[in-house]
Amino acid sequence: MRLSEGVEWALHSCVTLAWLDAEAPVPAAKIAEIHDLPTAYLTKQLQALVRAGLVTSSSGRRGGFRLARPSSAITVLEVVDAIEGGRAGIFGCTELRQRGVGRDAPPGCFDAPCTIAAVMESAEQRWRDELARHTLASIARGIRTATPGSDDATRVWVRGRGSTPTDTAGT
Amino acid sequence: MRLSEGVEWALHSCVTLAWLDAEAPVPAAKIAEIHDLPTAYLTKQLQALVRAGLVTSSSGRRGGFRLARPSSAITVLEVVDAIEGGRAGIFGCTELRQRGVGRDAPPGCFDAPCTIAAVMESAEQRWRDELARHTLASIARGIRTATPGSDDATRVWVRGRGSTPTDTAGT
DNA sequence: GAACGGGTACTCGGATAACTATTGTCCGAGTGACTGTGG
DNA sequence: CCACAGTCACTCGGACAATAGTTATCCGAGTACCCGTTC
Repeated sequence: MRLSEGVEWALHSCVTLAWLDAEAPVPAAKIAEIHDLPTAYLTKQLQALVRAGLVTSSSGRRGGFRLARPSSAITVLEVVDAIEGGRAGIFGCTELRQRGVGRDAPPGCFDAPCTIAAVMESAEQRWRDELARHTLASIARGIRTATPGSDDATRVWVRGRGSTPTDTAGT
Repeated sequence: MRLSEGVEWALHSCVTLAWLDAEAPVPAAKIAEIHDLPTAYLTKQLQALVRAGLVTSSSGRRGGFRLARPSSAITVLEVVDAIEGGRAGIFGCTELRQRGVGRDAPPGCFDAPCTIAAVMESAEQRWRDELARHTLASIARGIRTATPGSDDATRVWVRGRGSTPTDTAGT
């Protein structure tokens, strides 16, 4: 019962994209370098985001990833679901009540959903509701409040280490 | 990101104990038979509940498991935490923000908790709050409402298949 | 008849394998940009 | 000077291992009960 580590990576990557993609698509290698992560595995997570329609990818020399929608229109829940594969639920009810002694019960007893499953479902819904209340934009705002200028720092850092041939050739 | 199947087993087992333990300790083999589960692995889950102090175990011929407290004083959250090992949280923040580009940030920038982690924490808290609102007693009540007489049926079924030597010898 | 001791069967408990899901890595297909040539 | 085709380097994407966590199983230690014996 632990959330995949890819969720954390994806969320940070999305925030980074929200700060950078106004300029140009950001390649996975660049995002990986920003967060000091293995490029290949991060690519895997980004692909999941593409499949979920949250980011778009472009190939070729100046290719990379960018958000498919404004950051204010992407919720944390969507990112979590994208990485986790949109699982049906945290708690998988196997209808245990209908096994063993439950087999002797008269028909119709199990029309109502399992009480235990209902409780777990309810709790999960609270969790999802809270995740849906936050968007990439609100998170980005929170980070800027906590550490002002972090977005500019990222942009400057990326441009400073930028590997655009025209820049290096312009000396 | 899926809850261990043992959680479902433990919750059903606890409800069963709530119905049966007024009479005598219930051996793991009996609980397993009630739910048609592998005895050995169910024992493992019950041991986790013992370690968490939710149920007590007694060895010997008439040994078994019983609830350590009234069913109204055991929350679903406690059972979940007992099985899941009382993990720190669903989302493990690895302080990704302090790696890569974050290394260039001035000190003191990271005094405030990570915004992303805070959101996940908040969502998890909602989840835990909801789980804490329900007790074994409330679940047992819900099951009785959905399928009246299920507790009696369980008791009768257990006694009917009871393997107490005195009963079988009394024919 | 009552008390006591030994044997027995039953219980939990922890140590030990099989399996699944997650994590990590690699190489190939595709694409857009740059360069050199011809008009 | 401009248009065009070829080449190249860089990108994503999916296929392929290593690892950790979960699931499943077994056998041993301990305990309370039952029975036979003795007082």
